[in-house]
Parts: sequence; C-alpha cells; structure tokens
Amino acid sequence: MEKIFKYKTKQRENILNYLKENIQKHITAEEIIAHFKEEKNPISKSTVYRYLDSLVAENIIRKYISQERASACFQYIENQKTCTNHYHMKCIKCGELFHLDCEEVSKLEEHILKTHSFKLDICKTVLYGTCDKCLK
Amino acid sequence: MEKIFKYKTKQRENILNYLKENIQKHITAEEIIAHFKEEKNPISKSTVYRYLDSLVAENIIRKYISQERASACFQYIENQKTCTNHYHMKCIKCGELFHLDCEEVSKLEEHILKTHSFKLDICKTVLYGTCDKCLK
DNA sequence: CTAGTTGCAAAGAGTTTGCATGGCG
DNA sequence: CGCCATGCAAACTCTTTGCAACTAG
Repeated sequence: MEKIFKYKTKQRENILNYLKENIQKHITAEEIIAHFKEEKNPISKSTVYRYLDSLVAENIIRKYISQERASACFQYIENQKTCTNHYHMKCIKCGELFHLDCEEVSKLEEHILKTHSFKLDICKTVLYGTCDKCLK
Repeated sequence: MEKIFKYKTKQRENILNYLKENIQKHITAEEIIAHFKEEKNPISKSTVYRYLDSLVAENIIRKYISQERASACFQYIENQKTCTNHYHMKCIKCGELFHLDCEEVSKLEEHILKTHSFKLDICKTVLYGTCDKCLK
C-alpha cells in the first residue's frame, strides 16, 4: 500500500499518540479535539478528521459507528494478529467497551462461513448488549 | 406500556404500511420521505422522524445505525418471538441484509452470558462481513 | 523551493425542535 | 371543541470541502 501522508507534523504525532494511549477505548473525533484544546495545543477539526481518514485508509486505526450517538469512533490497531479473534462488545447502558478474546467466537465465524457462506468481518462488528454491572 | 400516539392519521398509516411491506430491509428515514414524495403523497421530514421515534419507543420497529452511512435504519418487528434468535448480517460490499435464524448463534449468546457476564442484545447488533456473491 | 499540511469558515448530510396551522375523535 | 399531529423553517450535530497561509523535507 502506498503511503498516504508524507510529512511528520506535531499535530499528527499528538493525535496518533493519543490514540495509542487509549487503545482500550473507542475515541471520537470530538474527544480528540477537546483533549488537545484542554492541553493548550489545539488542533483544528479538519486536521483531525483528515488525519483520522488517512489512518483508517492505511489500516493503522479502525473506524466504528457508535449505535448510541450515530457518530464515528476510532481505535488504534495494536497488531493485525490479535484483531483476528478479538470481538468488541459495547454496553448500551454505560457505554463501556469490552474486549472478547475467545475460542467460541472463532467457532461462530467458521460456522457462519461454512453454513451460511458469509465471511464475518470482526473489525467492523460490534456486539451490543448489557454488561455485568448494568444488569444488576 | 402507555400508548404514545393517539390519533390515527393517513401519514402514520402510510409510514407503518411501508415499513411492514419492507420488513426484510433496513429502511432509512430518507427512503421513506423519498418514497412518499414519488407517490405524490409527500410526508414532511419532521413527521417521519417523530413517528419513527415513537414506533421505536413502542417497540414496534427497530432502529439500527448503519456502519456505511452513519445514519439510522429502521425495520418493522414482525413478532417478538423470531427476534429472539435472529441475527442480521450486512454485507459491507453490496449492502444487502441477511437474516440468520440459527441455533449456533443462540449458543454464542448463552456462552457469552455465562462465561463473560454480558447479555447480548440481538436487536441492537448487526454482524458485518462479506456475502457469498461479493466474495467471488 | 515545492508539495504536502494546516486552520478557518462555509457547506453538507442527517436529525431535532419551536411554533402556527390543521385534523382526529 | 380540545388536544394531538403536521408542516415549515430554523437550529443543531457531526463531518467534509475550498482556499489561502504555512511548513517539512
């Protein structure tokens, strides 16, 4: 894949670092903008959105659309390996994100491919439901 | 649950019928608006959005946020029963929606509840991937 | 120096809201 | 007739785009 962004800038470094620091979360563009405004290093909306787009195109981060707010969330992809059998579950009550590394899920994937001829894309899929805490 | 809408109007009847006729699809608000504009029975945006909201609140239709367009999709709920072990899979290439009525999926649900203490909400979850046709 | 990057403001989608008018019961 | 529903336009949120100024290499 060709390289999409060529120059190294302070803004890009900051955005990517912030995504790496929050690898366990789904970060929105708004959150990134707000974070750097607080830090007295404001980055413009357009820069944030444009850079996020190219990171997605380069497969460095993942993009989800949140069910609750109908807005985009981004997450740094640590390495392509873990992604393979790693689902995300999001609580519709508290919004927390859970990581599901589990054999059972890979079985489902295989089953759906064999029986229903559909190749699941784990990176694009978020399972919604209610978490432990919120069930009580 | 209390009744949210009280009067029967032509607009509401039309919207609900359209949703029922397209039970196998995920319909957007825009599609509803466009459909009735063509039919020479235009319904205003606000009416469509407001009525869809109340149908969702009454659990008569389901609301999804589409990953591709980050906009809301709606679908009539035929009956609460089929919903229980019925997942939706959407192809990221062609956008077609597939209905998955399958034992294997119920197993996953059970497993995730028991082992990971997370109660999946099938109605809120759409599995993304690539369909048979688009794989070729 | 030159092409890529930034920031601003304006434009766009999709959705919500306030308010006067209209219509169901 | 009273209350609810409708339609319109304006407001709102999230995101994209055009353009001039800036900056990394």
